[in-house]
Amino acid sequence: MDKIDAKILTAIQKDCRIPIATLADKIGLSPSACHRRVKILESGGQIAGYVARLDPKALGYSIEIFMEITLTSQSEEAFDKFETAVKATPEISECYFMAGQADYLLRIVAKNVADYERIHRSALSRLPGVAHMQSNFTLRTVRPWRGYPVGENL
Amino acid sequence: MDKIDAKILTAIQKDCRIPIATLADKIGLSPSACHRRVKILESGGQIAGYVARLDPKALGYSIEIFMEITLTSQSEEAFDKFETAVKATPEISECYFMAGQADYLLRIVAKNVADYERIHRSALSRLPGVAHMQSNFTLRTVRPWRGYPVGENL
DNA sequence: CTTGAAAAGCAGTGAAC
DNA sequence: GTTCACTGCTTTTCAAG
Repeated sequence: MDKIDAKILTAIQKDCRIPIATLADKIGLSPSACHRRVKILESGGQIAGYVARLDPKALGYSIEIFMEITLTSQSEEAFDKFETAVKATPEISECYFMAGQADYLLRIVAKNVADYERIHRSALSRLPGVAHMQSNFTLRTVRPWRGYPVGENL
Repeated sequence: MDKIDAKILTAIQKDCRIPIATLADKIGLSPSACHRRVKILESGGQIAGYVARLDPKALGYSIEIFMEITLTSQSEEAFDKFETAVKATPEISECYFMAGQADYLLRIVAKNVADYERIHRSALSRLPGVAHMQSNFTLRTVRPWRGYPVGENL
């Protein structure tokens, strides 16, 4: 990963609709050279895909919750069952297996309190093997996700 | 937000490079009608932009940390100073103001332990007004972020 | 006024120099 | 590595319901 690639990745993870020509002279490369590098980054897997970034507010998502979950058993079977259930639940936006007190960190987005209540009742409370759940509500987004800090740490 | 729009948003937040024609007959719409709806969603702000999704593993990001931070003072001035510092720190990928015990939840991605140590020393430990920091390391990603659950809750 | 079809413009892609 | 030509998508316009 050199400096040029970092610049390309930084630019297209902000906006992938930027024409190659514009991107190229922003970086100081010829369009064809820039195009080639992008292709290499795509085939190399650094670029996993191109997606639309939606605005949660405009879609009516006003609630965001980080939920810490501890299981009753720390056996592999318990983890597998829990994770299978998580993967089958589209309302769980993210899920991480954690080191430390809690076993899992879940991220839930909901339209409002009633919607969260629905998700909780129909999905979260049915997750298998849960000993303890702690919901942490976000009040405000100070900095939303805007991609990886590529190039900050070269 | 009707069902058709939900289908469009679900599709393009997975892949925005899908040709309009393909998307259209996937949904059962004429290409021009589909194109028109996408334009409305763009100008309405539901679609905030189009970005490349990068693969953290391929970029060498192996460490992900959720950090809970409590400030020494809960005054507006303390919050403002802290948030200004957060916004000036590119290594902080996300930041939320929280309800509950901790004041803020930060998300940090790092290449390795040494890189995290560098971030901690050069940026995190310099954040103003911090009383308590708790780092929660993720061991494994069970479900990565793949967009909002549009259409699951209509 | 809304919807579908066709044509034109433009950027991406690959080949040749 | 650069230029050029071609292909295919996007976008606009026009016509019909």
